[in-house]
Amino acid sequence: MPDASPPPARRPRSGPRRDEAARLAVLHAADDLLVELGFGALTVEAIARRAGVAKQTIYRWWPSKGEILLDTLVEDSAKRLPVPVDTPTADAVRGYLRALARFLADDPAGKVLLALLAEAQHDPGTAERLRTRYLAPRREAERALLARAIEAGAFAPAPALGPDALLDALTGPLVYRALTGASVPEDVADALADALLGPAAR
Amino acid sequence: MPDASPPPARRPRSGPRRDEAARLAVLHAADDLLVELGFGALTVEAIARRAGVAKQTIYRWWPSKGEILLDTLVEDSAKRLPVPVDTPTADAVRGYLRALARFLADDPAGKVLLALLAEAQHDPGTAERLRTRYLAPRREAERALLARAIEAGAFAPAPALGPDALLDALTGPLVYRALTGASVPEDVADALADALLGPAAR
Amino acid sequence: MPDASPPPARRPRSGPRRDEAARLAVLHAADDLLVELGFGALTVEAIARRAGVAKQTIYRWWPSKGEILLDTLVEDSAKRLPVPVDTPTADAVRGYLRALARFLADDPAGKVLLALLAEAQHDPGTAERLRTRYLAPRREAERALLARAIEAGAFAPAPALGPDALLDALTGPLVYRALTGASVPEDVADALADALLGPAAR
Amino acid sequence: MPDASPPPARRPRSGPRRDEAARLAVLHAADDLLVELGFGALTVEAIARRAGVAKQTIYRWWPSKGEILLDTLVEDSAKRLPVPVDTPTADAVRGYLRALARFLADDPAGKVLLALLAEAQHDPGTAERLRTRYLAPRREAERALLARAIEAGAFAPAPALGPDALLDALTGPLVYRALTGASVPEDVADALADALLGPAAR
DNA sequence: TATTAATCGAGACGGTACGTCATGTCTTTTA
DNA sequence: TAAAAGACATGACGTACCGTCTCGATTAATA
Repeated sequence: MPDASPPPARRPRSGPRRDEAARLAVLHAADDLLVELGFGALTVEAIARRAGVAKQTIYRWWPSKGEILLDTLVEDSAKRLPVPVDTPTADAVRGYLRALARFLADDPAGKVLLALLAEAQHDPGTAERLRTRYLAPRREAERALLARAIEAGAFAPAPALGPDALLDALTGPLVYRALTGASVPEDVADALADALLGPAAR
Repeated sequence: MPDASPPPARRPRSGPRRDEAARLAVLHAADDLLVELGFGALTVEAIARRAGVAKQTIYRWWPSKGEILLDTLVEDSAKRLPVPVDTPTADAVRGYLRALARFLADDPAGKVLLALLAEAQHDPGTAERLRTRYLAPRREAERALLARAIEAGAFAPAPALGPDALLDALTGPLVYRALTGASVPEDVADALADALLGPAAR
Repeated sequence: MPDASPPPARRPRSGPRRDEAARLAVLHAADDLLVELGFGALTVEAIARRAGVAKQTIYRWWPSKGEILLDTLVEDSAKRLPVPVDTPTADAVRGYLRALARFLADDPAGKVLLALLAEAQHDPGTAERLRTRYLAPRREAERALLARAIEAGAFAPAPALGPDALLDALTGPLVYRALTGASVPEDVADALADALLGPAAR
Repeated sequence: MPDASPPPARRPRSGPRRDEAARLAVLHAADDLLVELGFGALTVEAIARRAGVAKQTIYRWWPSKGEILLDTLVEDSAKRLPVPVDTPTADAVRGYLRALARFLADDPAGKVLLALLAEAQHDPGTAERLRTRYLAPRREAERALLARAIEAGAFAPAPALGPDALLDALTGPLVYRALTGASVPEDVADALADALLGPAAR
């Protein structure tokens, strides 16, 4: 009667845990390389070199370099481009759109978003993860913001567009301009709000 | 008796001219590979293999694989997504936007456009050439169409948006939806036109 | 009590060491290709293919394909064409010359020597390394053999030729015959010894 | 009834004959490239470029670049290293050996001979043609010279070596020294003659 | 306090694609 | 019809990354 004794399935863990310093070094190295040298220079080897980290350490924790960028994007845009869910006013909505314009035009993390949108065209895995971890949650928050602002009477939105299409109509042009290398001034954000959400009832 | 002066003694070239069959084989091979296997499989070696052409022949005529895609995009969208410059009516504008939605959703050349927009984020050269050879001329035609339609009283456009911003507001959301993997139904095109150009004054 | 001092704390390397199996596979593949298909088929790609090895592995360890051949030559001729330094007799010298004739005529490694002599005419680097790693050490051993044989009275060598010129006179004709596609019978080796070292005073 | 008139069967030639200027340009370009840049730079493309000649012109007249070198070697060494067949004296023989040493050490055509010997190791066709067009005829003349010199009592050659082996013994060491990058002083030629043809009976 | 197991830097490995070069054949135009 | 020009299919060059792997050394929790 072997193995009857209790020492059960799990033996939780021993050994060192994940090295936070290495994690940050990789994230920063990826960010820096993207901004300094462009996406072409963003190879796993280059990140490992720059971060002073072994390649294996990267492959152990990230399934692809897209996922590294996604980590930086999620962390950075939570900090620097929050959706103002708690203040569903017209000003908050307009302010968010302006912040998005600035994010795309100036913030390094904006470049990361563009790079990930690009990479998503080439790799379905990246597309899926970008949607799941970034686009969908953010869209959810944006939708909530807008719904509560409309409910509060801040806007009289155009009737023809549903909530999602409306948000695409507000944010899509900003992203499109950034993707095509055009400038993304804050006025454009304002003008879009005026045209689509009703004349500045602020 | 025109051209009486003697032909000016030029001796331009001898030797064989560019092989049109090879050019087309490359273009089609690139297109097919992109649609069938995705951008990841779109290597110069694979194009050459599929086209039955030597790599050197590709490098002789195209500076990068982006330029190959650009050639197919320019040729295909001249055929399948013409800007109706000669009929500046409300219907023509709405029809063009619907055609753009279909182009992005269904046409293989739509995939090429998305791939090039993506590649442009990674490579400044591709960005520049995409702008020069595709985006700028098309935008020029679109601008002309819209101007003449407004002049003819077909629309009463929103005041806050200039011509370029207006076109970004009309086409940007469609492209953005395609880039994020969302569907691009023709209704969205209609709704955008309604919202931004004034309620269907047709 | 030697080595009382503590081992000097060196930490040479971690990670995987050089793969001996890969090294031998490359050496044998090069050898085989040269013998079976001739020098023209001896490309780095073909060696890699035949050895089941990545090209990069070859470039990691050998600066050129000449160096690969040199490795096989050094190892093979240490085994199959040793200089009999320990028995400085007339018989040993004559036997060595006969062995050289056989080596050039029949041994695959003889073909390697001829190929390297040829390659050395085309590439100064190969010339230098062939001299340093093969010709010079071998010549040194030959010189020692001959000197001790003469000292022991085994020969009364021709006066006009110094040691090096004498060895060139003995071995040069054999190599030259091999290079020009002539046969290299052992008699020629004997006849050279007779003519240059004095009539078989053994 | 056509062609009844005398102009008989053969139609000798029409169109331009072989362009002698192009032939010489190719020969000189090959020679120059070999001396200036080494064998590695001696490609058909480079020869054509340097000679200002189309590649096809080279392929039309020479089966390989070895044949080009062979043409220059045959022409140059007929001029600069003639076998003194008409004066079968000891001095003539010794002079010829000294001239061979100088040819190998200093003459550009000597480099061509070494390059061809090398190329012959890699390519059987070159080997065959080198033998047929250069080595064999020259050896024939050398043999005749030596035979007549011996007949005239100029030498009492070593008995063990037949005529061919004797010539290999005289010339082989000189070529071998040149191939291994050693110097080829004229003394060596003299010493070989002394050792193999009997003590300077001049 | 030893054992044990996971992490880490390093880097070798089999691959694939890169962009360049030379090969030898061919086609077009000029002389 | 020879020659210059040069496009073409082929295939090797040497380099860069890919993602996997193995090596020792290090570092925690477990026993």
